[in-house]
Amino acid sequence: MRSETRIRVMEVVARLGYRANQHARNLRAGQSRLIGVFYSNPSRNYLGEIQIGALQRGNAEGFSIAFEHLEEGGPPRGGAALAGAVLIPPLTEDQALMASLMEAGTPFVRLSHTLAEGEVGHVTMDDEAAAQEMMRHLIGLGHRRIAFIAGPLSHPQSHLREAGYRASLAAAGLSVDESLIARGAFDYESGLSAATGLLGRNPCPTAIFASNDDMAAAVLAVAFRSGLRVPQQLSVAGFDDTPLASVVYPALTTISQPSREMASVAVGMLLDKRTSESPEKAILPYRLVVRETTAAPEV
Amino acid sequence: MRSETRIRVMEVVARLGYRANQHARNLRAGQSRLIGVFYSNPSRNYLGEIQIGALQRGNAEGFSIAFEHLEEGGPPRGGAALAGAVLIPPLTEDQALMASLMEAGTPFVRLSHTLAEGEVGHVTMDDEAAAQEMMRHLIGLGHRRIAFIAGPLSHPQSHLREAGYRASLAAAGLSVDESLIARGAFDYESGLSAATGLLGRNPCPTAIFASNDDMAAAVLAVAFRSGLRVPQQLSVAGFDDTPLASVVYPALTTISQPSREMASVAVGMLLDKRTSESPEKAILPYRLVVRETTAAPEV
DNA sequence: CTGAAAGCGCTAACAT
DNA sequence: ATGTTAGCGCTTTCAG
Repeated sequence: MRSETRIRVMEVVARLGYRANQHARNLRAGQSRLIGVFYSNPSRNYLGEIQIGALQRGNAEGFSIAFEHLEEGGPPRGGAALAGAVLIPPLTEDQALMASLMEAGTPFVRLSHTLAEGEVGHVTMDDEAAAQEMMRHLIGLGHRRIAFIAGPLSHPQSHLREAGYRASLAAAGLSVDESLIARGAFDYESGLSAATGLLGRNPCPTAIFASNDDMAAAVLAVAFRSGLRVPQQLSVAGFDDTPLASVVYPALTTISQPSREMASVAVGMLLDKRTSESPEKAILPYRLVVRETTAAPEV
Repeated sequence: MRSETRIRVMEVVARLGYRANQHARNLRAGQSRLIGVFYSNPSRNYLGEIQIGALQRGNAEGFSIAFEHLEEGGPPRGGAALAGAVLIPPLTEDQALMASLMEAGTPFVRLSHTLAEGEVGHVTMDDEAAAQEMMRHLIGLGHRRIAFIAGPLSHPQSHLREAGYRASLAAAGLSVDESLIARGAFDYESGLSAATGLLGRNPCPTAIFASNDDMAAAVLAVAFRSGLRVPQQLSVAGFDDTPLASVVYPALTTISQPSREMASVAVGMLLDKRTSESPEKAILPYRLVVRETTAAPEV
């Protein structure tokens, strides 16, 4: 087409306000530019990070991101036709969901350390090693009675982090005191009751390692209320390094989980699907972030 | 169709794994089941609430929600065809965006107190009255030197909340001390420097009213670091009642902004568009939530 | 280089 | 009660 003609066309396009119909394009092309992110009940702060990461990568390549809250076991929404999907824990283990996605021919990526059938790939970090690194930090500081607040059984991460806790104790020649392990639900409220129980023990633990930041923030509140100074009388550690960790006072020592990058890599895998064939696996690095809530125990 | 036939058909559908093509449906129907929520740079915690509200209402009616991060002044993504859009502050004032939406024939609802041309409706709360209620609370407690951390000029809310602060002072017969007004950006970092400046004044204010929770959390941290006990030596008030407010220690006295409901009502307006004709306006109620950070000043 | 036509998969209207 | 057809707006292919 002559450039002169092209210009004339563009003029008319502008004058008439013509806009290509996306629906027709999608139908014709047999694909949309929409990626779904499915989640059920992760910590709010964690989800926020995931969203940012997914949005950044998706938008950069001209894709929109739809976030869908799914009840576990429930069917995915048929509402929109998706170019791909990202599964956030604990939905990463939802077999029915994955079966349904495969049947619809929707490629998906999971934020999980296991490999599932049919996935384009999965992205993860080494939760167990990270938990061990935190424990080394605590033990290195001189702590011996270290309590642990585990996450819900439904989240694969819960098991890995707890395994890291136990392994570290064993490696340091310390015995595991089951009464020092409480189970929470990755939210603030459950952290409150777990911490209350743990701090009521005698002798009291000198450190509490909560397996996510929300629960660690709750430990902080309970400690303050019982007049315990942090970190002098009680060390507190979290996990995830969500924005909450640095906003709380004292700022939390935690494990920086690259949630944002994980989401961004996951979306990237979906976009690059054309290239690759066999499922990919990405293991992203974590980082121990020492802030103000951990110190050597008194006495 | 006979029910017997219907059953036979369903069987075949199941056996062949037939699934209706959404693209074709959308094209045929001339509309999608996707609603866009546009935002630029609100507080993370506030955005989280908005997302929950939008998701709840949308998903309940079988609509998906796409969140789009837009640079201010930038064009909306052409990626997906939307059934409607919700504009989050400060994008509510973006004329170019609205023009572009109107041209594309996409109905939109704004989270703003002003009425804009072409919108289906807007939903809001009375920020100024809410700020006044918080001030009455503080003044009633006996505070006279009350500092204020305002928000960024780009957010309409900033002006309203500040106006409420000033009006309350005047109503109580107190003069406005401009050196007691700092400006932040609705985030934690800016709250840190604003608080540092304010607490360095002599005489020191007995209360600081931050115009959102993130900045109020920063005030808490600065107060702790300078050895000021909250609320005995310094009262702190926030605004929004995001999840952060109750997770921080001490828990924040704040204004409960019904962000979640605002988003849900906004999505509802879009869905009910068929019914209504002239732009609607919804004003949702706020609520003063007194928690642990405010008390009568010492002396 | 420009113009015409077929077809993506669905649904609503019409004919049997 | 069932079967057929036209057309949504785009893109790709083929013909002129």
